[in-house]
Amino acid sequence: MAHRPRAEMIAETRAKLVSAARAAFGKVGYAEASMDDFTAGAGLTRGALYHHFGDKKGLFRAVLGEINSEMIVRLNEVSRKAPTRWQGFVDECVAYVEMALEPEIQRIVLCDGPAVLGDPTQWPGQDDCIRVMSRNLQKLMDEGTIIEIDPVAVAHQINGATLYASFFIANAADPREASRKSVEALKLMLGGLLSKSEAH
Amino acid sequence: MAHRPRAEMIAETRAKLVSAARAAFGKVGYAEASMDDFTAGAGLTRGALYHHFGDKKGLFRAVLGEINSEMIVRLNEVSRKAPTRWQGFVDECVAYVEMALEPEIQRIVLCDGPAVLGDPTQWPGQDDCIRVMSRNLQKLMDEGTIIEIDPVAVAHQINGATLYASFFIANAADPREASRKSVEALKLMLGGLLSKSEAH
DNA sequence: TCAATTGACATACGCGGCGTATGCCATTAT
DNA sequence: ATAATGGCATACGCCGCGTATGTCAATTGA
Repeated sequence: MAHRPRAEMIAETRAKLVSAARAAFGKVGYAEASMDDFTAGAGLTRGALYHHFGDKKGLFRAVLGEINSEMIVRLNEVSRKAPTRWQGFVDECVAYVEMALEPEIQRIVLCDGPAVLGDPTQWPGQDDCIRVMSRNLQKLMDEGTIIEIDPVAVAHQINGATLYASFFIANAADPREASRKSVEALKLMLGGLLSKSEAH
Repeated sequence: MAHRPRAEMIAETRAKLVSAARAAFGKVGYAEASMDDFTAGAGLTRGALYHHFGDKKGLFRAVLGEINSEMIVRLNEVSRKAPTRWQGFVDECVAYVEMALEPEIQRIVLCDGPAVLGDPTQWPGQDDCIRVMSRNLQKLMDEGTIIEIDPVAVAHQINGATLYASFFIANAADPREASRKSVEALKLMLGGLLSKSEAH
């Protein structure tokens, strides 16, 4: 029988490592995740890990990249469906809050991410969420929907606001109610960006 | 000569540990800070640390408590000086952004804090910043300055927004300019909370 | 077809950091 | 003055990380 081409085997190994690490990081957090443990769980050893990713941080970066890509896809999906650009933007923000509620995303991207890799806005090519948001803000500005303002600065603040909104929701006694209130508050504050002619 | 009363010596030891840990955590981060190293730097050993704080996390909590108290004092100072309640509130938010720019606060409170202790909104008695902000929002609502909305939900989002604003500023090529833009954006979004009669 | 070479991955080793168990000495209590 | 408390140091073992080294399959070239 013909063995699988080598490249496929390698890709599979990398995928197994990323997958196992993602599960471990999401479950017990970066610091508590033992490389020996989760590589063994994937039928491998730390040898493979160091070979492909250099160190624990490198693997973490790879996991982060994977999750980030998935988030981008979902965000684009949301804004694509909206009737207006502004509505799409608001929906994206709300969707971001909802995603940040998922334990894996919250733990890996939002809690451990900054501690392990530092300032999230500096992650190489992985701060796509902020970039996507900035672009949308720029377009909204061009068409006169919102006030002239630095889109990148705004995007960062919205990013932070949604993150902490999700913290709030996740630990509320009544998450559903907390979510309602948070989305309401978020929309209010986003409304502050609208130009006077657009404000309702 | 009469030896200092024992209680004083103990308080001094605790203070030395907190101070040394704070410096180490602020400089190299929680994970990289070696307990052996910074206790030795304070003329002590890990024995004292475990005796007083139980473990590394316990000491971290103490450091966080100290920093938090200082932040509260500074925030109150700011809002006390403002001519109107609304102005005081806005000033507080801006001051929070500025504090979050200080490396020690950014590293310990904002980066490592969530990773080590989890969701910041759940820190026992240490989420005072959010509580202070919530109270102010409630008062603003009572006097009709801002729209009726859940103050705690809003406070969390503002907290997150200011934090990420400071990330943005800290790494900008021109921090001063980035700060200007961020404050401008922040004020805009806060403006979304104003009731129609108050909006300008 | 058969070396020679590359590279994917495992194994083996040492180091440092953490937590605990234990011991010592000064202060306080009786 | 002796007993008892407790603040803090010392000593030990474990575990996790990173590196150096080894092995074997897959590719390459003549």
